[in-house]
Amino acid sequence: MFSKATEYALRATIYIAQHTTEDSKCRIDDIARGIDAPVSFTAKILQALRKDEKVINSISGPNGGFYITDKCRKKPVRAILDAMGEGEVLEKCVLGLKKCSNTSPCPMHSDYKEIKKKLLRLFEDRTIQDLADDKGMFLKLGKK
Amino acid sequence: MFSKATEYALRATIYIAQHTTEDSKCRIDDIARGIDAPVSFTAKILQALRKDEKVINSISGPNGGFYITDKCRKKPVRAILDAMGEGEVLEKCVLGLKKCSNTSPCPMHSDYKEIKKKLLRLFEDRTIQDLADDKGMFLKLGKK
DNA sequence: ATAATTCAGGACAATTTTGTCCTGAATAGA
DNA sequence: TCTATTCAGGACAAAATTGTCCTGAATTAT
Repeated sequence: MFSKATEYALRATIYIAQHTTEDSKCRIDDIARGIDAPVSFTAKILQALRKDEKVINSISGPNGGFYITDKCRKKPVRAILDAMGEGEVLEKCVLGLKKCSNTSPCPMHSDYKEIKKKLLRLFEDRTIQDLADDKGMFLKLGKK
Repeated sequence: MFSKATEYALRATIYIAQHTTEDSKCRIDDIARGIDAPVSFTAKILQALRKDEKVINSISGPNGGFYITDKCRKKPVRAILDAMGEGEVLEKCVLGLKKCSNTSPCPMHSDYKEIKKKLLRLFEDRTIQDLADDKGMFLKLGKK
């Protein structure tokens, strides 16, 4: 569904929302270990999340690291996708047709439209904090 | 959602189902033009669809080309995904977690599960022929 | 001021995906 | 049989994605 980079971004954001406050931040290597992702690649992804769309924050130096503000916690999960440049995935045609639309539908359009609508709602209604709160019985972000 | 190769595969299969019978086949370059895909890359994809899982057929020589049998027309659209090695896409975790399951769910699992179920149904219930039959008002497979 | 810690950001490398090209095999018709 | 047509399949190339590494800047404490 999403690129690896975006999967890591989703996991990292959840991790950060679960493990930090504005006072107690966490370092890249903790995050990377916590989500089973390569450290340097994670660094690059966290930079993207920190940029304009600003999903997370960071500060350098001792006791520095990444954290997420209360304001950002309230953002929809979709903000992560947008920051990674994959927001469009939720809207494009299954067959990859540029001009597929209600007035010019591909053979899968009408059925797939309903699914996209649900997907969009999933990513737009739920906030980052919602995901962090949802600590099910097992909530291991790692592979194992 | 899917790779470009798989998008082309879906488009190509629909194209073939709409434009050929076992008597009148069509050539790679017609197919490629009809679905707005590069010719040589399309050739490679059509080979994959022709292989074991056999979604389509072909014969060489003059008046040769690609076609699809009645039997293959009845296969679910999912057969195309499987032939392209992307069947798994419909089942994996949004966060990319290997061990995400009902007993060990990620924070998106329960919501996303319902969407995957609908996606699966979409690709398993509808046949290739269904797609070929669905000639809406506008059914242009090309980009424009 | 200096040293230690931690992120920022760019250059680089590996891998995968996407795409091209060429030779050979199969088929049909003259 | 000979030629023209069309697919088969592998080698190769380009581009995108994924991943690594290094230098520098910011911050903290001494």
